[in-house]
Amino acid sequence: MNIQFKKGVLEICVLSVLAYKECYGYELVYEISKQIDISEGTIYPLLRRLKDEGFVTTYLQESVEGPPRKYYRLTESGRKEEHELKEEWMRFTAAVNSLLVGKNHAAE
Amino acid sequence: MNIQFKKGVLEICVLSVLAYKECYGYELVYEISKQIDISEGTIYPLLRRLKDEGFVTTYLQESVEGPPRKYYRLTESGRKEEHELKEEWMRFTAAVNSLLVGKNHAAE
DNA sequence: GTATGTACCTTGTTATGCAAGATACTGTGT
DNA sequence: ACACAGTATCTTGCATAACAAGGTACATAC
Repeated sequence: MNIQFKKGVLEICVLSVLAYKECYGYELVYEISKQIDISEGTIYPLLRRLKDEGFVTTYLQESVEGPPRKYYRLTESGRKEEHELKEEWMRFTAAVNSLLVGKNHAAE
Repeated sequence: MNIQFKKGVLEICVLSVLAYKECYGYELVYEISKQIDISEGTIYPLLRRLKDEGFVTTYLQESVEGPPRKYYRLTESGRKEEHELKEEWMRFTAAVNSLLVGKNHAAE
């Protein structure tokens, strides 16, 4: 899988999954991995960034299966960001696709 | 426009435009800019990379409007790359979109 | 001769993802 | 008691690609 494609996109994926349900980091890796390869070395720094920017809050919860889990919950600002990023993603892919099919050329 | 989204994608855009017609660098900026913001500082290093990797060949042609133009032509390998990258892009966006609409969740 | 448009290129900065590793808790097998 | 696998967190150093800002040079118009 092309690593470059993921740049900036994993952030929307995380926000989008969190918009559906609160998750802990390890769980997010599992959820997103169903569709896109993602590693832990990516998700944890990304989650820290989202917290620093105020898009998520966290809380700890004990687990019977291992160490405590750090859950992530979207803030209002996070929901807004999720919505805006998604719209931007849609606009962007539409623009790219129109280039890829050569729509902008006259005799095509 | 989110710069990160473009990572790796501009390469397909360039290959895709070149698959339709041979262009010089400045012209590629103009063509792609119809859909996506792109600057010259991006296109020239990208074109050099494509040449180094054997995806394009170049030839000079004089212009009456300014300095000589360096045209880029896809090689066979370049056509193959264009096709494969495009397929990968389609698979990737489909995967992302399925995450964004929450298709992978049961009760949704 | 100065400005504008065309056309090429390079350097340094920035952002993000990843591999590889470290840490630590729980349960299972020997 | 000990090792191992699974769960769960985090950090460090590297690679990549886009961009801003600049430089060079040709042609034309004023």
